[in-house]
Amino acid sequence: MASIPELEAIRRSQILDAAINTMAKNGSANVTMADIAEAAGLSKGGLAHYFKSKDELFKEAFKYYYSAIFQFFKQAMDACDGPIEKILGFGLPLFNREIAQVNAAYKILYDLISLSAHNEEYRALFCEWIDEWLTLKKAAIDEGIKNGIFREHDSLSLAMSISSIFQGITTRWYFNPELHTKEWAEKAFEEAIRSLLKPYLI
Amino acid sequence: MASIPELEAIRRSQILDAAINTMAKNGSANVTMADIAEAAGLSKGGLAHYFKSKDELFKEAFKYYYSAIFQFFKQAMDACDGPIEKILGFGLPLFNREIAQVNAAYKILYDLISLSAHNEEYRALFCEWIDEWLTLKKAAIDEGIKNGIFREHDSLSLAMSISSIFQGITTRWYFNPELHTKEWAEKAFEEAIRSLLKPYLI
Amino acid sequence: MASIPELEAIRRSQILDAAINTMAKNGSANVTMADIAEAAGLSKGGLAHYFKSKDELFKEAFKYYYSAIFQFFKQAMDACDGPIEKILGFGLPLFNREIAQVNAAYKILYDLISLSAHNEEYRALFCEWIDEWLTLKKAAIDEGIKNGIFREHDSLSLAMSISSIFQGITTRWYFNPELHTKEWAEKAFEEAIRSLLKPYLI
Amino acid sequence: MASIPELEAIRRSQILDAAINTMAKNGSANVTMADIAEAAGLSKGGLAHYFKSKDELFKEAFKYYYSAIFQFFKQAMDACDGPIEKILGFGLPLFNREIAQVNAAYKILYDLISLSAHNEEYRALFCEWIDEWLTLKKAAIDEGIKNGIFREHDSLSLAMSISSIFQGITTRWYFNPELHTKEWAEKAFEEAIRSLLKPYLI
DNA sequence: AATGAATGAGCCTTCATTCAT
DNA sequence: AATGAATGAAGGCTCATTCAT
Repeated sequence: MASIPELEAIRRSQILDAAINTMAKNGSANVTMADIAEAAGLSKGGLAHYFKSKDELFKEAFKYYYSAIFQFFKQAMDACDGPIEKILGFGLPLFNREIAQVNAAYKILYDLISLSAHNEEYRALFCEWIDEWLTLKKAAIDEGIKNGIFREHDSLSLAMSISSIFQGITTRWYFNPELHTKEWAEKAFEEAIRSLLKPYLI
Repeated sequence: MASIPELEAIRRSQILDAAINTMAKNGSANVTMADIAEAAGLSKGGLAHYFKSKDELFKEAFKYYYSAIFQFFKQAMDACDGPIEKILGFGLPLFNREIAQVNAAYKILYDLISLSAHNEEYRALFCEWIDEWLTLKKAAIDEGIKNGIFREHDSLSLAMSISSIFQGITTRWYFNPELHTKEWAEKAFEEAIRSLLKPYLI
Repeated sequence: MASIPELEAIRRSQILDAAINTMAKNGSANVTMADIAEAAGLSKGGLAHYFKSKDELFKEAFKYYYSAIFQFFKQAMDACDGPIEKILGFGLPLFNREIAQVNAAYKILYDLISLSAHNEEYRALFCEWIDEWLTLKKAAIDEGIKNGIFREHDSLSLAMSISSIFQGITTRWYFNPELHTKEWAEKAFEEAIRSLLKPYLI
Repeated sequence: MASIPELEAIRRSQILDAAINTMAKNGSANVTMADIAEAAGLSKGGLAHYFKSKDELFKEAFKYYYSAIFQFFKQAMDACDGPIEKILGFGLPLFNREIAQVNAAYKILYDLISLSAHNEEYRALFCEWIDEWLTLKKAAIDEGIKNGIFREHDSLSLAMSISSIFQGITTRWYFNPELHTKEWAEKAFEEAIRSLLKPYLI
């Protein structure tokens, strides 16, 4: 049987899930505490027991969601062997997700970016997030350099370019799914990555 | 002396400037009509005289701002000779702008993206915007291919990768100016672009 | 050529017409000065030249409209010979008007009544109006009494009953034209009047 | 102790009472949500808790008030024996009410009529209301016809004439209480009704 | 732990009125 | 005479937050 603190943690997770779903559906700017409470099967007062303010709830929700996303990509990457495979393997799984899930992820991501511009805490959260992504990719690149597969290079800049391309292409896919299909996005991503990496091959 | 319609146009521009400034300062989600009215030196009622609703004003403001930005980049590009120069020349001038201006541009851009997720009109505006950027870059790439400087390639995908890298790097610069300085951003951009283009050289 | 004061009077009439039309269309509660100005082919400022305030304009419009209506009924009555004919002839012409015109008249009438409840000036206007109607009918009844066609009676009360029936029936016609057709209204009116008058016949 | 749903119903009634009182005092066109909230001893937000919009509140208030009025007249009618007595008994109790209450009733009635002209829902409400009145009176008349007290007649038309006279006379009383006293109104009503009915007596 | 009634601040919008031109 | 820009007050509605139960 779950202990009291565990029950509390479970309830908080349920609320965070509800918050994320509501944000993905309506956009964080259009989400009210009442919406989230309803989605979580709680009253507004009940919600207040777990999260003192909307701001706290939103921050937690972003962190919570980021964690899940990060795990998803990290596992995909870890399952690959070799630097190039890792870098491609980082992104490709995304294209096999339901478009609805990708939509949700991007809505939330861009909401967070938008909020970051005027809120130091959101900004710190976003920067931390970016750093973790870059660190992951940088490690793969450094491994490739160490193994002599890539030549010497500023691996952080390269990681950033790769991340940017990934984000750029998937953003277009997300915004224009009828124009930029999954197949197109997948191919564009792989070609760009290979182009970027090719000169580093001996 | 300015004619009546001209005066009206001037006043609208002043209001749009005020709107953009206020959005850049507070984030579009935190901008009220009263804020904009005050920034424009008008009463709320006076503002309503020019823009019937907040939605109309915001849409016009985004268009207005985009036009100015687009001209800035287009002129920088047009001033360059040769495909590679054009593509680099498109982005480099940004790094010589005041960081405050770059900040403003990115705040507004990401606000628009965030709004686009739940508003068809904003989405259309954003997609149109993206298309114009891509078209501009694609033309330079096609010119390079035609002149035999680049080999055959899907020029639209390449344009997108380049745009993405540009956006990704400048976003990092914008979010972490103390970490990612102007010099770093400039170098990272140029290297990534050259890497992407190099394999296409004979 | 019309003199200056005449021109002013013509302009005022045009505005009053515009006001009445707008009130009939939207209901006086939903009529703005801008609406009236537009209907009169004037700007808001132009309108202000002729009527200093909305209240003044409305009062004038009600009076103006009432005058026209009153003339319409009075002429119909005057064209009849004999007391019963006059009383029937007062109401019957209404049923031959366009339903749209009757609608307009009732909308304005009930707006005025509604306004009267909280505005002494409107109330006075309405009472004066009622008195004039009653006086007209009372005269016909008194004539009938004098001629020995009707027996002695409180002719004012009788006039009021007749007016009320007229208003009641036409109101139902106006509210439910599909249920209470013109033919029905006409017949109900005539029968009620004859019933009321019959006992007074020797 | 009242249960939760009961408490909610009580509160809603209190608010509807407050709304009716405020409408009777100021006229529905001049009633704000803040007025009603204050009259109900609530804040504006508290009021919104019970009625989502002004329109909903107004519609409920009209229905609520009508119900009470209808019960008042129906009970007076039911307490009488015989067709003529019922028809007279329907109206006469009104003249024993406080003039303030009659005023309130008429203000609200005419506000509703005025609103009906441009709002389908109010119109439906008003028509339904009228139908109920007519049905009540028609039943008494039909009873009289069946019992041979009145001769055959279109009982609905007759009910309408009677209703109209009642409304007409009380309206004059309401508008001009100093001119048309209670005694006058009472007498005028009774005489008109008897005149209308007399020809139907054998 | 949970409810939901209640608050109060804030926002968008409408509109009669004024006034410089 | 006429315009329409500008004002400022007022109203309806939303919503995060508080609190008694």
